[in-house]
Amino acid sequence: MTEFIPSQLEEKWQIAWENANCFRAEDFSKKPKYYVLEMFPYPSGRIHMGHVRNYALGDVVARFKRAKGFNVLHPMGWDAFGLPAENAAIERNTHPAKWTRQNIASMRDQLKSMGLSYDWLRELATCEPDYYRHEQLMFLKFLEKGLAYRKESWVNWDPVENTVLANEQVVDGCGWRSGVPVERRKLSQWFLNITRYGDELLNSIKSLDNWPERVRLMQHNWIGRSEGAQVNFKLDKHTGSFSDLDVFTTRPDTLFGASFVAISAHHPLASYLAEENPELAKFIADCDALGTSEAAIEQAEKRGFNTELQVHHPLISGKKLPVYIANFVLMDYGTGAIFGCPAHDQRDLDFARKYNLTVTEVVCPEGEEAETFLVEDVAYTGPGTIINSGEWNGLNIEEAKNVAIKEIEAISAGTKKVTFRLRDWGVSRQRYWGCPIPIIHCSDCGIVPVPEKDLPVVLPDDVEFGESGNPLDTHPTWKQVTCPKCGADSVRETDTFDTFFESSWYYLRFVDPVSDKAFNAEKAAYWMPVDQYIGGVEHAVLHLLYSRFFTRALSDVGYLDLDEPFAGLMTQGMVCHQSFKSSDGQWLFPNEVKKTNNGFVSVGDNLPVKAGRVEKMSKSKRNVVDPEEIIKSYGADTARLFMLSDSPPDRDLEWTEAGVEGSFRFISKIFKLSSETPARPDRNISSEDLETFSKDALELLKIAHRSVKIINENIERFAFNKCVAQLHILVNALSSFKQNVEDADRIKHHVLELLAQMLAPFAPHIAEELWFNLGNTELVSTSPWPYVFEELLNDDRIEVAVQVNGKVRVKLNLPVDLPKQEAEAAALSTEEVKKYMSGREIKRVVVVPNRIINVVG
RNA sequence: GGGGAUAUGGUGAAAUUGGUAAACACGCUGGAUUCAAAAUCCAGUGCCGCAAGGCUUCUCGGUUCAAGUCCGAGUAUCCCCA
Repeated sequence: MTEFIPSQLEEKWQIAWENANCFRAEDFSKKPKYYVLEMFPYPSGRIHMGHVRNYALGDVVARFKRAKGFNVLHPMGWDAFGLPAENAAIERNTHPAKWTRQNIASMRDQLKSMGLSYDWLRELATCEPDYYRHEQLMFLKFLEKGLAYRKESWVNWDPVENTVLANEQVVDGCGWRSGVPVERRKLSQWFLNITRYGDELLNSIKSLDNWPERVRLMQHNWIGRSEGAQVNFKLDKHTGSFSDLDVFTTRPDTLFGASFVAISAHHPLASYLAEENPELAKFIADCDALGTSEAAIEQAEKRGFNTELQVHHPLISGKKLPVYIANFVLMDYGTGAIFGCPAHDQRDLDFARKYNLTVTEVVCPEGEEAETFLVEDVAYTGPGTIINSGEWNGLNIEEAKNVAIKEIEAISAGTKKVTFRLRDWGVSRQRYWGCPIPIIHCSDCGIVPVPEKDLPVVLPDDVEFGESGNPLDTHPTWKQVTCPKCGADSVRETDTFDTFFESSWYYLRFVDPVSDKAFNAEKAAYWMPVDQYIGGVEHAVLHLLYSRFFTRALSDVGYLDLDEPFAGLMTQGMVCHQSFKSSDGQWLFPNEVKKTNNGFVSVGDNLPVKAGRVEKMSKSKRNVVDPEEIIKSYGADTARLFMLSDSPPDRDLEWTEAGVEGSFRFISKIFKLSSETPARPDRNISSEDLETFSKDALELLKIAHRSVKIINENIERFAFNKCVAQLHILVNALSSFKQNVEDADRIKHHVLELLAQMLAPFAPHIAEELWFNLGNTELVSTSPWPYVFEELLNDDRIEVAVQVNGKVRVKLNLPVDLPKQEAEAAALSTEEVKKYMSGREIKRVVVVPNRIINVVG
């Protein structure tokens, strides 16, 4: 037997696949199509274990579906724009394009070493003009249709870096790099009108049957549709151009409990008042210091500024409410103004107590008396009966909401209104390494789209990454252009798109990656939707929602005809590892730690090491294992098999050295089998032969054919861990199969072929090796899924458990489908039943055919 | 604070509809092989108990001939939103 050197064996078969072009997806085919897609990676330079898991999962599906006769599209590409490239440019003085392309090259090599069945001819990188030119045109089409528009919006501003920060770059209210508090600033930015599809995106969540329930729920909550009313409050005196305030509420039923009105610090009225009032200006500046994230705003202390203005209550004549400017009212949600009903909203109650405002109870819970019910420190938000509200008294909340809306509509003081938590998608980023927004700003013509013939607007190569600002903005000539309309000197838009823009349509580009157009509509009609999409649950909301929106928007501007891009979704769990800390508090890599009888110690100096939690692999905690090293020493098959064994795909997986060794042992065992294969027999086994075989031979054949059925079913439902368990069972049966029966080699050859075919989606390299050594000239990767001998699936006898009063006492081997009376008789005649029933009377015997007999007494 | 998920041996986990709990694997123990080790092979391994036997799916209660699975209450951990 030759030595098992995984890297050599694997490379051999990777070359064979490449030469055979066997993973090419054909556009249009008589076979049914199947599109399986894994979320494409950001090219950071090295793959991590999360990638290995993601792509191992996808490859099982791709290879299995191919074997089942589908025309499979399984592509891979690069989500290549993004901030890390710019950080690298600053830190190492390399150009983002060069850095990104180098990273792609090395990651492509790493992925190829995994032996994944991609159609590499369809590879794409979103940073190439050939890709991003199409989304510039998409943007212009959106602009024509009013799906893209420009408005002022607040951003997180880092005053040291002189740059805009994304929410995730704001840590505890401070810039992640500078460490100084971020400020809110207003900038003119481009938005996509995703809220136009709010109802549609919400309603069709129902149709996504093959999505995980929790992802559907997260999308539902994120869209956050709420029904309520917009209520108009008249100011008691004209203030500038303001005579009234529009307020959004989901609780019009509590209108009689209103004790104040609060407006956002960014409400136009607030800005107007601040012009004359330095104290208020300072208050607004303090609010800005909070940043833009909802979480930060929620956690901050509730503060208000009394404007001294008052509004009239629309339903209670003569009643006036004070107007506050409050730091917890968001300008982006509803109308940027609320009315406060302290008795039935905790935030309003905290605010009212702080500023000594009245608290009027207007909803009385069941079991309380309207006269005596009082809210102390906890607002009452539950169901109940309306009180202290004039004619509404006695109604329940839902009735009161309807009555309230009717009443305010009748007196023209407001209307019913639906609001979404979902906001329009701000796509402008003040960065270099992204897709340029194809717009020109002309002082005469205003905003002018770049004419289609001038696309793409290409990023300039000669850029400086200085300390501050956007390199596109500071570039000496790039933004200087003439206006396409009037010919006057104008400037380009120097913002680029959010990188979610690229990932919102890449799955469409894969259907036709070299087209002059974004993609050919017929090819999209053929391949779309993606049948199975696989990726991390961290994209459950944004990426998936943006993609759903994009598919609709592109359909509306004529690119295709489709609503939902992803018919099936599988979200994988995280890859975890135990973390370690040295005695002086430094995180340690797993290979710097070894286990001894006295716990963990460091490798070099044997100092004790503190073992931490098992948690998601992350560079900061150093609890990472490099896939490349694992693949080098154990092979891709081992790494893939480990990822698929034990843990179900949607659950977190703990990477352990012992587990890897286990998978390696299994692969080595297959290698041993493949180097001792019996010669190809003259005649294949057919179902007519079965009668002639010995009991042992039939037993092995039964296990093998049942395995085909079990593995088939379990791949379909993503229970890959059970597939691996079944592979173990089959290999164990093969090892214990006695060679001394007649036709032993012929049977063994047959079973080994089945094994190779079943193994192929999980550990494709060793499966090819085995398949080849069995005398096949075609690849196992192109062989169809094996045919099952149905007659081997059923036994004629079966073990049935006999219970006495619910406790198993004996097991009987009975013929399958034995009539109930006979089964009962067999059970009652056993020694065990007699023993446990002695002195008792049989009250009842429950017989479940082929499963269980329960004697009750 | 709101919403959701999960809870089964020393460990990762199995258990299609309520019907033999713990498949498969890791680890551990013993044995074979070896000068020795690794690798490999064989046997054992839920817990208590010498045994007979009893107990066991986070806790408590319920429905049922029968509950890991269904219902009610609670606890813990994780995730999302806040």
